Amino acid sequence: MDDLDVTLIELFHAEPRVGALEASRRLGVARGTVTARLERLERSGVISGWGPTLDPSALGHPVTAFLTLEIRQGAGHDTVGDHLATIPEVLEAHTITGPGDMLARVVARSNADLQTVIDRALDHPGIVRSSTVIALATQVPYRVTPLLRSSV
Amino acid sequence: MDDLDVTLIELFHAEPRVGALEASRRLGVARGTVTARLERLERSGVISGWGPTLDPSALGHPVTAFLTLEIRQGAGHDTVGDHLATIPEVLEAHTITGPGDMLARVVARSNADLQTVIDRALDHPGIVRSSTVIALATQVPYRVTPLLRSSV
DNA sequence: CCTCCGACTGTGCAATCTGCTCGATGTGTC
DNA sequence: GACACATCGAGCAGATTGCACAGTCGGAGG
Repeated sequence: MDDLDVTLIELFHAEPRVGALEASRRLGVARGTVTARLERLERSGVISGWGPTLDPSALGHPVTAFLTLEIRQGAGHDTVGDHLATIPEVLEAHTITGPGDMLARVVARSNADLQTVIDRALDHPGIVRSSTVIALATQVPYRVTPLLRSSV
Repeated sequence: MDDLDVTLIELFHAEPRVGALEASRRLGVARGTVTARLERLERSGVISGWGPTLDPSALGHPVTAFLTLEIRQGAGHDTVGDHLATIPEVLEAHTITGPGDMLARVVARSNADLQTVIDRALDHPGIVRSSTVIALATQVPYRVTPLLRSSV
């Protein structure tokens, strides 16, 4: 990860449509270099994919909420995780520090729909308690780019 | 969002490298249709970008934590949000329900580094209290694709 | 029932880009 | 000084893109 890598990623982040040739022109390096750098960045896992970024809001799910789940002693986190994975509205779920807890991000079509989603998420014997917070606004939208510079 | 849109997105999600021509072959539609659909999906915001997906872990920040911040009455969320936005390690931040609270996702190089990041994040007069949970494992990695089918 | 319109198809073409290869140059390491 | 490695600049065949055009089809509206 040197400066060229960062600049390269920033360029593709800003204008994903540019190809290797155009990128090489912008950065003043050879096309082969761009190709090689990208290939290396992908192999090392820094770039994990080029797929389209999807917006749940535009998909009709504008409501975001975070569930904190308390797991019953003895019940594996994995079984709860598997259960959560079957629910499309669960966008991610993590095990977190604390008394056997998990944190899950869910989306829903509306507040009414959120209730349904939560009910479905909590429908597992391993979950003994839960609390929900609803995201009202997004102050900092998800981003990783600023981290690049501090990773050089 | 009909079935073709979903299939199209799923294809590009699975194999981002395929072009419009290859995609049209796979799906058995005309190339122009693929182009038109993608253009429409981007215009409608469902597809918000094609940029490279970055992995904070591979960038040297394998530790993820969630901060819950309690904001002082009268202090705007926005000033706190602006403050958080200046910290590269803050990947996202939301206003949430509850007594004037915010939820932020941060990453760090190590647990020791996390302390530094948290200190920096909390260094704002509008923040009166905070709690931190560390993500130990990821049961459900971030995903949106499953939501597609239920959005048709 | 007929007409219009939008979406899709299939085709063609010029311009462009990609994947691949080659030899040459430059730099840091042992 | 020899060597490994990254980069450069160039070339080439093959594939893809952007664009245009005419024909087909099904639904909406008169």
